[in-house]
Amino acid sequence: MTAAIREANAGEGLTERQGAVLEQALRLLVDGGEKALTTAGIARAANCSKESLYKWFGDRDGLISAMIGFQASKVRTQDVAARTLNAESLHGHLITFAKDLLEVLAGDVSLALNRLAIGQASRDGSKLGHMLQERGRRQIGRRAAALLEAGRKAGLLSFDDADEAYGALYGLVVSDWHLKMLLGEEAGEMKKGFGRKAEQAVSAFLALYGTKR
Amino acid sequence: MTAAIREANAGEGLTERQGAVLEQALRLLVDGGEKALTTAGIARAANCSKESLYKWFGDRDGLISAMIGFQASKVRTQDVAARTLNAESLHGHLITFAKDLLEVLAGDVSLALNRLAIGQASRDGSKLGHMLQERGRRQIGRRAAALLEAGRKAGLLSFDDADEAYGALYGLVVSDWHLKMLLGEEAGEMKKGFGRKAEQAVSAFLALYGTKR
DNA sequence: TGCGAACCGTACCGTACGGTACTGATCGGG
DNA sequence: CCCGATCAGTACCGTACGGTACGGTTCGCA
Repeated sequence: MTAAIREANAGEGLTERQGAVLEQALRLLVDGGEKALTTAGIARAANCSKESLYKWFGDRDGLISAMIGFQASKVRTQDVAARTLNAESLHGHLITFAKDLLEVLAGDVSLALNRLAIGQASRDGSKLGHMLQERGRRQIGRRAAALLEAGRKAGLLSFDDADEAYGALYGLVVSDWHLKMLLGEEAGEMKKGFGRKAEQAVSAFLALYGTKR
Repeated sequence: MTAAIREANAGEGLTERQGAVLEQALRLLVDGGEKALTTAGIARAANCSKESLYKWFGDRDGLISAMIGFQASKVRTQDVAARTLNAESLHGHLITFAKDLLEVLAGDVSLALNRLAIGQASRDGSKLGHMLQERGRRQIGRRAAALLEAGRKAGLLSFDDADEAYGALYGLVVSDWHLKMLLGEEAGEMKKGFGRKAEQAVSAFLALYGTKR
């Protein structure tokens, strides 16, 4: 397999070596926060030279951008092709979506990258923030939009504004858990409640937007 | 007015001078983010010496903690004593609460302090995060809890778990707007939609937990 | 008027980081 | 067998920050 093909696999125009470096950088970020994300530290952890880092990614911001893009390229959300959608399967898909959403938001890397982007929101004109929104959030948002649209087409859901419905679903599922985790609340303790939380949220959502009586 | 009395007013054992310094520090943080929050910068902006900063607040972390406490002491949420609560006034109080919540979360200082605490969540064991939760969030949470409880007492609301109901209300009102603003989305543009957003959220909440048919 | 405490302004120190430059080693191609 | 490119490792530079020390000034108080 040539390097060119591997580059295509990474989806970001990255060498496998560069991908490995970004992997180490993400690990450093997860373990030690932004403070630990120094060029010297990355070079040491990845067994590469600082000069190579700057040649590959330009500067520190470029490296961070590459980290976000790299992580986003690894998370691929498969669209649920719901041909035969009944009330029960819709309920199940919503539950799955809710659990997945909570799992993603509670993930180490997701939390670390969100913390990093939020911390730099004032300095860089929210470039990282927009990138995180576009590459991460929008993916799962599209999956939800497709699911909701399928539910409406099947006559199981009723709403005028899909964004509004999605906002309600998101809010019911996530509430303030994401912020609490970003602020440092131990995520491990909370994960146990994800299942019940997801079911409650989906029940409430269906009570609001479901058509079955 | 003696210094002791002013200290009591600040609610944090702070001199008025120290309060003025914290005010300048908050302004620096809002304008320039964490990067701008340097001891030299604060001393320059507040016309005081670095030595005084360290004498008063110990070190940089102590100063940041004092900033959070100082800001929290300025935000006092008045409890709505709802003696005569009917469906209409409850609806109005909920709308007011929702708007207030969105306004608070979209405030410059709130966003800046949340960004700061989130950025330091990995380093300091989430000390700032807990402080922000305890001093900020819990205040408005208590106000909401009182309102919901009053609604239930009046037979206008029906729920078993008050926390669950509050979580639903919070999620419906805030959805992912808070995170988007933390990531740098321009808050000014979004504020125009707060009114409609609050009404939608309250309607949904009442559809879920209201008793009137 | 003289004393002491508080404090401003500034100079200073050690450290750590971002970024650059240099050296030597590895490796693929002619 | 040699040439050029790539890269690891390290040394280096400028800067900026946290924290400390010191001289000079103000102000309350005896």
